[in-house]
Amino acid sequence: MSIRVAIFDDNKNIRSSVIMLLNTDPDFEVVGTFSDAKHCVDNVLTSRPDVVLMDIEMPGINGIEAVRILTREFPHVPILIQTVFEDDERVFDSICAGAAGYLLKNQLNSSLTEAIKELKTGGSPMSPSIARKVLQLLQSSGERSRRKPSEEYNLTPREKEVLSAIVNGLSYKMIAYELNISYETVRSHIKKIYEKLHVASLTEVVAKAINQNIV
Amino acid sequence: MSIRVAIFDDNKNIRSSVIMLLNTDPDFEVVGTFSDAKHCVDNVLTSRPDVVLMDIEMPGINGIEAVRILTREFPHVPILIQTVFEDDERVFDSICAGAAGYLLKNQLNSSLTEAIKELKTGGSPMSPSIARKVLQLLQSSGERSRRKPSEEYNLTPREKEVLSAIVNGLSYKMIAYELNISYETVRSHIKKIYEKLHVASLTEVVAKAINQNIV
DNA sequence: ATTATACTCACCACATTAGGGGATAGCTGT
DNA sequence: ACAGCTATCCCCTAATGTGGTGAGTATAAT
Repeated sequence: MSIRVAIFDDNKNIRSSVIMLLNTDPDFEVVGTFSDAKHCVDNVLTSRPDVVLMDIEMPGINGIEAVRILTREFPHVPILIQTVFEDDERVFDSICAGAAGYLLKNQLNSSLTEAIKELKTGGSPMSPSIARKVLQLLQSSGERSRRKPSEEYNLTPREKEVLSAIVNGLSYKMIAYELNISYETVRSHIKKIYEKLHVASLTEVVAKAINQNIV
Repeated sequence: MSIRVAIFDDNKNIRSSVIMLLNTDPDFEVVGTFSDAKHCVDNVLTSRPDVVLMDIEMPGINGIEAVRILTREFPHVPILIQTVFEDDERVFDSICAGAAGYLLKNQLNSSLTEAIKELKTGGSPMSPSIARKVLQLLQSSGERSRRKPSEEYNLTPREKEVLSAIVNGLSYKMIAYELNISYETVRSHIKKIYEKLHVASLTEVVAKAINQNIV
């Protein structure tokens, strides 16, 4: 059974050249070509593609927004971005919008058919330079978010509980109630936490705790 | 000029089969094979490879740790992970450690030479399923870290200034001093902020501000 | 001209937190 | 047995934050 492909691209030449390329291969069937994404949901609904090819720069709704919409409506239809842009911003936005692949147009012909097949089998085809960029983005985002408790601050388990409660916005009284200890004990713990984190107010504690995710 | 390749893998059979594979292609030159990463820095220093192939499970230092070390010492030598693991944890760690590519071993032969060439030209070869996983990781990390001011909360510029000051741990008095307004005005702004963020305490404000990075 | 919004300031009453003490009991490791 | 740490509790004073109410000015929008 052939792979049903829908194409969104405002450039007529590109549309027809992609169609031609795919028609030479019996594995593919172009079930829809659209010059903008204004009615992308309806378009996908009626043409029922297995995969979608999406341009970024289009009149009206841009491709990234369309990806966002389509992945929400049709989570099982992988979308391949095909564009000339390779700035971090757009690459990142596309991925976050839910794109399953990202191909640069300058090397479209050479690998498009292969990429679509890969998409269909659960892969994520990317142009080499895009792949590198994606890894770098992941690295930088990873350094931030899961930086180990580099400085552990030597918080005791109990202190961490209290800290966590504070970050969740509980007052001392509520914490005392939650942990089944007295108000004064909560205060003691918090004093210790202040010392250990080298801060002098609740807001600083919260900020530090979140930023260095000690919680 | 051929591509100089160093191999780290504790499995003798894999080492020799990779060597054999690469030797059939004049584009490659295997300049070092090592059964563990204990002396990886020295190994790379003396063998001077253009790219490194790295296994994950190895005695002593594991491959991910080795990647971390090597990318710090030799930022310009791309490292290709080749392993049987494809759990999120290890994939993510490898990428964050600085790996430039990630190939599953079950499809090694078919694409290894191609992958190494891609590495050398700035690409990041990944097995299809890994690529998909990487995109998903980036999506999920992206949703957290740069969620747009999806709900802007309609904070006025002044309120944002105050908010930012709070998050930095300043007290009302200090904020008043910094912004050259009275203590009472600071309080007014903060009351508004409470309303707009639907919270009822400073700590909640800080937590919400940081988590949805309104600051 | 009227409405709306942002920014400013003030007063009161009450609740909570900060910062300084000091104290007891249990557990760990030496 | 002792030192060191954790966890628990208590008191007091001063400072800060919370909640409610009201109000003046300037600026922009309708």
